[in-house]
Amino acid sequence: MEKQQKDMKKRIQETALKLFAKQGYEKTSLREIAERLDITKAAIYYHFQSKEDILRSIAGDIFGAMEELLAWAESEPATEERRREFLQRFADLSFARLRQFIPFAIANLNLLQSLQLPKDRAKAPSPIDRIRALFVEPGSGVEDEIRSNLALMVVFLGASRLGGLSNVEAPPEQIERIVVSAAIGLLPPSRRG
Amino acid sequence: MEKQQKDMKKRIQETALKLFAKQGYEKTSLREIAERLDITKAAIYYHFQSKEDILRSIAGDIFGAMEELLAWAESEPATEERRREFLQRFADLSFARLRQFIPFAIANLNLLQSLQLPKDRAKAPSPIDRIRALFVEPGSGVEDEIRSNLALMVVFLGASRLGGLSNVEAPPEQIERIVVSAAIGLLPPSRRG
Amino acid sequence: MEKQQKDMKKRIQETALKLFAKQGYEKTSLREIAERLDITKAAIYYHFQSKEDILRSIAGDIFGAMEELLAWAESEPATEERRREFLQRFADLSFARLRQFIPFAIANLNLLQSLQLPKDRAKAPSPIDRIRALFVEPGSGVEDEIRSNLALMVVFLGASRLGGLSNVEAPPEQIERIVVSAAIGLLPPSRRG
Amino acid sequence: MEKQQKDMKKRIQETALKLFAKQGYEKTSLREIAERLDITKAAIYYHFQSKEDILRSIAGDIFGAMEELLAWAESEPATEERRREFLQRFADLSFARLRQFIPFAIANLNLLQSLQLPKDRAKAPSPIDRIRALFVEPGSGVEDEIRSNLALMVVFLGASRLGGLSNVEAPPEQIERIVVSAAIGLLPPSRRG
DNA sequence: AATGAATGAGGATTCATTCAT
DNA sequence: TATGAATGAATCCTCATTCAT
Repeated sequence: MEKQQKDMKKRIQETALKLFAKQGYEKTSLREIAERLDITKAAIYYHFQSKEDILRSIAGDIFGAMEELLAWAESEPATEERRREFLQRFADLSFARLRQFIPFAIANLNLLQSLQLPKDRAKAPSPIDRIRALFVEPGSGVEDEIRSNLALMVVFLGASRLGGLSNVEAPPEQIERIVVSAAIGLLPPSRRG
Repeated sequence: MEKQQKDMKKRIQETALKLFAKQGYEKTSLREIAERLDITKAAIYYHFQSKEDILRSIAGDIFGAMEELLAWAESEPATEERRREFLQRFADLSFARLRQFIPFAIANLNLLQSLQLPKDRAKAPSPIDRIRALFVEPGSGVEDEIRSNLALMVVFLGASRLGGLSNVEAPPEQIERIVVSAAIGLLPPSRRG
Repeated sequence: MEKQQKDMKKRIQETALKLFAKQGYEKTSLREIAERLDITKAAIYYHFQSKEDILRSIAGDIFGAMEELLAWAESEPATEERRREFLQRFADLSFARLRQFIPFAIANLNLLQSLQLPKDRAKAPSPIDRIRALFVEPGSGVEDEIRSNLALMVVFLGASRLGGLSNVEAPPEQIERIVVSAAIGLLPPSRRG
Repeated sequence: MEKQQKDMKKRIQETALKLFAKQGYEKTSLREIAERLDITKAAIYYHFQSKEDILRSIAGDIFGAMEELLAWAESEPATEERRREFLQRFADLSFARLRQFIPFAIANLNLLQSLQLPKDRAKAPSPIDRIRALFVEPGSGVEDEIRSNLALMVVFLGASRLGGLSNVEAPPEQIERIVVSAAIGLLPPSRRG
């Protein structure tokens, strides 16, 4: 048998994410996922406790990667350099591993936020709050805050190919370069130099 | 009867949009809409032919406003000035009338694209293509295209308060000003002067 | 049309009770109920919110009758006479209206107890406690309590034809007479006369 | 392996009976039983052929004890004394070994009756019929029959703590004594003396 | 301008059971 | 003496939709 195919569990996650991203979480039925994998719905339930559990497991992986990135950033001194480096790494992560996940995340922000994460993360500050803390210093104004947010969203959007971006024909590396530089350009002026 | 309350039809649209935006199109059932309005599901079917028809009617209104804006832009000469003015008007429209609609639109891009629009609009170039045409001149490179797209998305996002923006406390006019200037800053460098 | 058949709602209740009694609540599926009535499962959901809701509505009717009986008993002075009269009325009720319900109730005591009753009854003493209060005076011993309980159960069982009783061939009135006299015989000796 | 813990088979039976009695046969899933024992569902299938088979094995034990009791009774001459002694032994059995089983049996009479018993018992007269024969002589009337039945049910109920009996606080021996004397009091009058 | 009653298709989920290892 | 992975059938329930009134 030699495990000729990846763990069923992994395959379910992948198929689910693909479908969730394409047509939305609600519109994707377990039947559909099962059919694609040529297994039964019940087989899915052997590996996951519920539909939401599939989602949770996917999100968990990604939040894990994000966690790493944040841990790194928070261990660095809060220089301008760090902000740029963070944007760059965030872009690397987004372009490399989150392509599929981001459109889904954007289309399902509420859903993701309502997801009960495994215990310990329950009361910690949300990733979004921690990211904000990286960019917004106490005392910096509304403008700084908004621009930082937009910078991050631009990276996110760039990676997801949303908006008109799905039609742009160019190698991902080039797109990433352009997007990152646009994002850096959005950072609060006073911070750029 | 004296029309003592707004047209039921309008009220259905409004309630539907509110719910679609908050919890998604799929997750919103006609029962829920009907209950909020204290009418029966069947009553909804008196006013609309289907659930999708409600959505179409909402999107139609908005696409109408967009159509106007595009018509204006396309009648102007293609100067740098036009681009900025367009961004500004686009922002005005977004902040004033699309607040509710945008998060919904972002979360349901596929759905909206699959929407059969009333006849004549079927084959015309999509709004997105027309907007692109406003910003991207033949011969301008990938960078121009991406930056223009990002600029528009930034306005969109700013209006929708997505990402961390929902926490920013500031009057909408201020937010709009900041967002527009950020968006203009994103426009291809060669175009700014 | 002339309403040639009883309210669908009533018919569902009746069919459900019949099946619940015969084969148990869990083992009775809505499909089965629907098939017997030649309607769809969804039609049941038009009339009831859930399977449990059907049960609740049935139990509600019966608890209502019981409530009346208890209200009467509690308004009478606590004489020996009242106890006998209560047993008799309880038997009348049981034999006349609860035949179907009792076997079901016995087989599903836990279920019925777990049933959330409509608000106001939530914290009031349970019917069982109130019945006990009718029979057991403070200070009366364990024996009195047990015998009273048994007396009531005997009426209950008699009405339900449980045990070997289903094979007895005799008119219900005769059975009731015998059962009631047996029940009265069970009452604590000191109380009998 | 040294049998360091009771036979798994026994443990499954015990756990199953406990759950069957508490929540009903249908509502108890093999998963639940397995989880309690910290084994897999499949392990249960190693010991039993089916869910029903577990039940059969439990009931078999109990029917075995009942069989013994009946065999004894049928070998005695049909005196009044025998009836009382039978009631007493029946009570001993019920209080000592059937506590758990009785509520379950009452809640699942139909189920138990439908149980295919191992071969030879298939066509023999049912225990219930044999008990009846102990109490009801040919020619005795309806009243005798009903009273005998009620007497047996009272013992049964007493042992099961059904009805309001679960609240009575007294040592089991005392309860048994009271119940048995109540049951004897129920026997047909002509038989008592 | 609306309702009451119903339907058919499909949703997520659970279950008893099987079988190769 | 068990387990891991899976299945098929059934469960309760919800939905968009219809139609006679």
